[in-house]
This record gives sequence, structure tokens and C-alpha cells, in this order.
Amino acid sequence: MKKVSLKVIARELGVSAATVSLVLNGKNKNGRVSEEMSKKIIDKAAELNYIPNSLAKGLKMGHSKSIGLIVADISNVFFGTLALHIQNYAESEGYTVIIGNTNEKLAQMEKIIFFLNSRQVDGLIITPAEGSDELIQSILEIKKPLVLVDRGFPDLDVSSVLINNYEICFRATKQLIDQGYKNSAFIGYKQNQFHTNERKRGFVEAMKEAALFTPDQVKEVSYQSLEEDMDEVISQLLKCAQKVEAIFFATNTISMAGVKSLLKRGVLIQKDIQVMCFDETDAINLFPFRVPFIKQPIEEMARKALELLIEQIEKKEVKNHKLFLEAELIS
Amino acid sequence: MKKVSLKVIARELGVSAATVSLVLNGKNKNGRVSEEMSKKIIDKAAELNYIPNSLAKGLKMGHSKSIGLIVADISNVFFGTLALHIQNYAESEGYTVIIGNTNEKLAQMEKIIFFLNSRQVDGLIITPAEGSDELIQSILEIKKPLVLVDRGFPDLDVSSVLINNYEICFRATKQLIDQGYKNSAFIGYKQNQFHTNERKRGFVEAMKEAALFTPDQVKEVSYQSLEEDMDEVISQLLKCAQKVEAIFFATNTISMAGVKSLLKRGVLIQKDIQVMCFDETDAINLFPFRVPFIKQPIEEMARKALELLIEQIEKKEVKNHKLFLEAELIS
DNA sequence: TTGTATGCGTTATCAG
DNA sequence: CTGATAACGCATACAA
Repeated sequence: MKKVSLKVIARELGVSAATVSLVLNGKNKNGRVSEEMSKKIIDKAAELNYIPNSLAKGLKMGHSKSIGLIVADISNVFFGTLALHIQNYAESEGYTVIIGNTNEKLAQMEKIIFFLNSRQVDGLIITPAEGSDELIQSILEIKKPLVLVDRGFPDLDVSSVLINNYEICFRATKQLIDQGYKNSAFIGYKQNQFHTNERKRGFVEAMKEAALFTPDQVKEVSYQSLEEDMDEVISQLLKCAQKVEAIFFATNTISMAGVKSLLKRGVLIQKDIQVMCFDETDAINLFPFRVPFIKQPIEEMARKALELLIEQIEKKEVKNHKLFLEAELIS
Repeated sequence: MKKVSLKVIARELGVSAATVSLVLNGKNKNGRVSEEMSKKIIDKAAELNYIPNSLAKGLKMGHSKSIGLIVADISNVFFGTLALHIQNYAESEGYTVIIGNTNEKLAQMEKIIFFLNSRQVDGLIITPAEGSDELIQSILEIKKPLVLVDRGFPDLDVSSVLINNYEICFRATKQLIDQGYKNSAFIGYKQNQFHTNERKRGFVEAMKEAALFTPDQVKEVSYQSLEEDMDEVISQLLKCAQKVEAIFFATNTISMAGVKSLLKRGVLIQKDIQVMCFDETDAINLFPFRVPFIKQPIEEMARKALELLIEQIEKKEVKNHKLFLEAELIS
């Protein structure tokens, strides 16, 4: 079973490759090719199981009709779901998605970008790793269409689709306060990224507004040693002189680890300690009562990111649109 | 910032594109190109930020150094994790992975295969959808390297990496019996796939061996309406005259939905009803006690699948290796 | 209504 | 030691 190319079809039918190409691309508008020939070609292509070679096409056309999606970790449900939706929308627009993982590592991210670029992706959707601003800047410089999702760099002239992190965290914290939880803690990642900082700021400002803030309410765990750090932080909180009444977890993975750690210690969620989670993790659904959480509009994020990207690709200009979608407080 | 190709470097340096190609691919072994020129070329490439065009290379070479991974649903942790590991191994072997979702739909799967083939992937790793045997057969016929993971077709002459579904489920069921749970139920997907049938068979045979089997112990839910079906099935089981003592869930998604449904009804896991789960879902870890589950060697599955695939790709022959890796019973 | 020629960026072959 | 040339499969301008 040898490769069947345009030429093979052309030869079998005694016509030129050009004619076959025209017909198979539906470009025989103004009676360019006869109905008869046209039909013969289409039938032959089907008969021979012709599959167009996208590499050749891409090379010729100067675009690959593919986009690169770079996430931190595809085994994380949040990114998996994001990827699913992006793929779905991309497909309906005629684009393939190539997914890469950074594992939150800058070096890895750089490698993947190079790789994706060498594969001639028409654009990139990225959840940038910490400290990747220069790297992002370098993509901008080569005028490659680019959209950031989930995380962004406010100072960079780049399009991004984020949620209203500050505001939703402010509201979530305020809700805890209004419900009577005066002494809350916030657990986030030990990293300096805009979106995480905004979440923290939301918590801090709400607490300050209610004159309830003390600096040691904010705790940090590291991505690499999440479970151990969480256990440490939780036990610190439980030992505090002033009893912690609620804990705000800043991401879905932190929420899972946090809830797990609490349960391990026999702490009763909502009875002993209230929690506020990020994203609708499986964990949340297992309780016989509602656990409050912040719901991100993942599908919309996917759609918007793709829209912005395709706009850039097709208009051939790199625009700076910064979108902040509204997350929802579910309780 | 225009595209920088081999030619550009060549022109700037006043040499031919061929020479540049040789140097940049490290093929100037036997003093083919002078040290001096060599260095100049490498420096220039770095200076101009040269990125090789994989499309052109692939077109010329006849391979793309990429493989297609087709899963049922990338937002499912099992597949996400599988994808992560496959990508990691693939990368270390110099291959890119392009991921596609079937959403368990045959038509979708067919579409993706066509797409991936048109992108000239060198091989395919697939978790086949139900009823996709003819489709798989057609891939075999065009001699495209192919490995099935997680699910397989025993009658097809195709390589696959599965776990020992029958045996592990037999043992898991036997363990429930030995622990005194006489009346167990099994909940699986309403589909006719080898791997799921094997799981069911493991349960049934173990029950039969202990003379405890009755046909209505086996329940089915459908992938599309998992939650509703699960609620229905669970309430059926709870209403049974003969009290159900344990439930065996046949996949990770079923486990999650099942546990959720039980908790919703106020059933106490392990106290009222024991469960046996598939995969280590988040849910399992939230209980203050150990919930027994079957642990699949996902990373090993990924590695083996890739090994088999690369072997096929590089030896240019399609071998039929059927691997059955050992899952682990954790309790 | 159809065919020919050209080039996309690369590598391999063969000359020089 | 290096350069010219052809070819991979396709799309397009131009010729017939």
C-alpha cells in the first residue's frame, strides 16, 4: 500500500495534478473543470483513499492550520477540561491543536515553544509558567499570534483571557465574613504570578475592610511538594492560639490537598472549619452538604481564547485584548 | 521579522544552503565542512534565531517525527495522566505527540484518524471507541504503525497494551467475598468492549466460584447519562430485598459517580456498604479510612505503548504484541 | 476546459 | 572542502 498523492490520481486518470488539486479543493467554481472530469476525480480520490498531505500543503501555503496549546500539566483536570474545549472549538474552525506540558518549568516551556514553532503552528495559546515574561516577550517580537489563558502579564502587550481573580476572591472572602467566620486563612502557591497575587489580594483586602486581617493568615505551599507543605501549614493553623474558622484555598489542586489534609486530621469540614474552594473538584461533590467554591467559566475561557487567537491569525495583526471573564461564587 | 530559513543563513554567509543544512544537522563528520565555516554557520543560526521548518523536513524525509494519541476524553484524569506520560517518553525519544478526543464516538474517531494521517504522523496510539474494529482494521491495512492502549481487540492482528482485567477483577471480587461481603453488585458501562467485558467476567466468575452469583448483581450505566443512570441503579440496589453489601465499580468515572450517589443518599461507605473502585480517584483519598481500589500502572502502560510503537516505526514492520500489564489491588 | 511551470524549506546525490 | 540540483506533495499564476 503505497502513498497516494495528487499525482497518482492524476496519472490514473490521465489528467494533470493541477486539475486534481483544483477539484479536490472545491476551487472549480466558474466551470473551471468539467462536471464529468470533476466527478471522475472525486470518485477516484475516494476509491484510492486519498489523504492530502498537510505538510506539503502547509509548506506551500505558509500556514499549518494548527495551533499550539501549552499548559502546565495536562493531567490536571482544569487544564484537561480547558484543552478539551479548546480542541472542540478549534476543530470547528478547521484548526488542529498540539498540546504541550511545561510542568511549570521555564526551561521546559522554552523548549516546547521552539518545538511548536518549528512545527509551524499558526498561533499559540499559553498558560505561562512563573517568570516567563521575557519568553513571552520574545514570542511577541517574532509577531507570532499569541493568547495567554488563566494567567497573564498585565505589563506585557499581549492578549489574555483571565477571570476576575481579585474581585471574585474579595467577594468570596466577604461572604465568609458575613457568614460569621471572623478568623480565616488563605492558602496559595508560593509563587509570584499575577493571577495568584490577585487572588491573595482579594482575600487580604476583604479581611482588611472588615478589620480582621493579620499577616499570618496568608500561608503558602509549593507546587513541587504540595502534600507535605499542606500538612505542615494545616497543622500550623490548627495549633494557632486563635482558632481558625475558615480556610480559603486558592486553586483546585490546593483545595483537594487541603480538604484531604483536614480530613486526615479528623477535622470536620463546615462543622469545625469552613472552607472556600477553587473549581468544582470531585472532592466537593462528595460531601452531603454544599461546599462553597468559585466556579471558573472554563468553556468560555476556551472559546474566547480561541476567538482572540484566530482573529490575530487571520487578520495578521497582534492585538492586545485583555479579557477578564466573570467567575461565579457557588454556595 | 521575516522567516529565517536555511537559505537566509546561507546567503548572509555566502555559502550554499546544503552546507548550512549539513552543519546544523551535525552531519559534517569526516571533515566534511571546515571547522571555521562550521562555527560561523552555527553562530549565525543562533544570531538570527533560526528555527528549522519541520514541515519541509518532514516532507522531504518522509516522516514527521510525530505520533498521534487518540483518547476518549482528555478531561478524564486517567487519559490526562496517560497523555502526560506518553508525551514525556515521546519527547525523550524525539517525537511530538498530537492528542485527539473521540468522546467515545466512532464518527469522531474516524475523523481524527484521517486528520492525524493527513498530518503525516508516523504512528498512532489509540484507546479505541466501541465498535471501532473495522476502523482499526483499516489502519492496519495501510500499514500505519499502531498500538492500542487500555482497550483492545483480541481478534485483531494489532499490538495493544492492556491490564489483566479479568484476573485483577476476579481477585478483587474474591477479596470482597473473603472479607465476608456475600452479596455484591457490579456496575459497569453499558457497552460491549473487550476490556469492560473482561472486568465483568472477573466479577461474575469469582461470584460463581463462591456460589454467590445471581444475574441481577450486574448493573449497567451509560456513558452519556452517567449520573442519572447511577442514581437509578443505586436506588434499585438499595431497594433490593436482599441487602447489597458491597459494590464493585468498573472504571474511575463510575467509581466517582457511584460513591457520590451513595453519599447523596446518606449511605455510609464501608459501614453500610463496602465499595471496590477502579483507579485512585480523588474521592477515595478523602475518606478517613482506606477504600480498596484497583491501581493501574498508567506510567508503565504509557511507556510500553510507546516502546511498541517506536519499534514498529523504526523497524518498519507492524508487529502484533499483546501486552497485559499487572494492575495492583490496593486495600 | 485543461496543462505547465514554479516554488514553499529541506536534504541527498553528485559534481567540482 | 563546498556548490548545484533534484525531489518531497501541493497550490497557483500563466499559458494553451
